[in-house]
Amino acid sequence: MKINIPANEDDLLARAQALAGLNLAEIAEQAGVVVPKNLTREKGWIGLLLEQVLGASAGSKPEPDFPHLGIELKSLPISMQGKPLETTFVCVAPLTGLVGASWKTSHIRNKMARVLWVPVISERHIPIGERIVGTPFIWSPSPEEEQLLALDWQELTDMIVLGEVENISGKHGQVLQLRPKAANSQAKTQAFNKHGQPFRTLPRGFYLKTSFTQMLLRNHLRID
DNA sequence: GCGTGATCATTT
DNA sequence: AAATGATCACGC
Repeated sequence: MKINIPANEDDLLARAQALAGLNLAEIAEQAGVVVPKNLTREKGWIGLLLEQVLGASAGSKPEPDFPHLGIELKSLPISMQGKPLETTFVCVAPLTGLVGASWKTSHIRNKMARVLWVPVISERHIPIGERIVGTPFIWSPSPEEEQLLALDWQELTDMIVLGEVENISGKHGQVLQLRPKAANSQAKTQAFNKHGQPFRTLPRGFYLKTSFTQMLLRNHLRID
């Protein structure tokens, strides 16, 4: 069941915009999937549902959701006032092989190059099936936005290269953070300490802060 | 364990 | 209330 692959960007956007105003129960029925009672054990359910109904290539491959279009799909939980309710996970953060790495060739820059944002009014008191899809839009970073991302990426990457990954907290970065991204706090991956010696530490991921995604919403949807 | 999809839940 | 750290599911 892998029909419905969008032919081009306009097709994809039109298809996403056709979901605006629908609730997740209606979309789930369309996709033939059951709506969970809560997301505690299915945290990625909404994102996977949207991938399915929009014809994204399934799987956990480290490439855009729509490889032929170079577009990444991101669902964005928002309040009824249009404010992001969560940070946005972008990708895992490499902790090794970073000597000589540059923003321009980074995995995260490639992922953020073109994104289809699909806001979903997702306040926790609203039953999953009754949550409504907002107005989707396709975005690429403006020069200013890319500069903000690049600055944070450089700061965080510098700390990692200097062996200070364990001194990085969610407080670092203006628009981009480095936070745990793992099955649990016992998970381990290799990194290097400040003496250049390898050691095992918690895997991390890059996340966009809500202030940044809120700015995107305002710029593209004129929401206050 | 890694990378995909994220939100949960505790701390500030 | 917002932000940070912890966690859940799935296919390799």
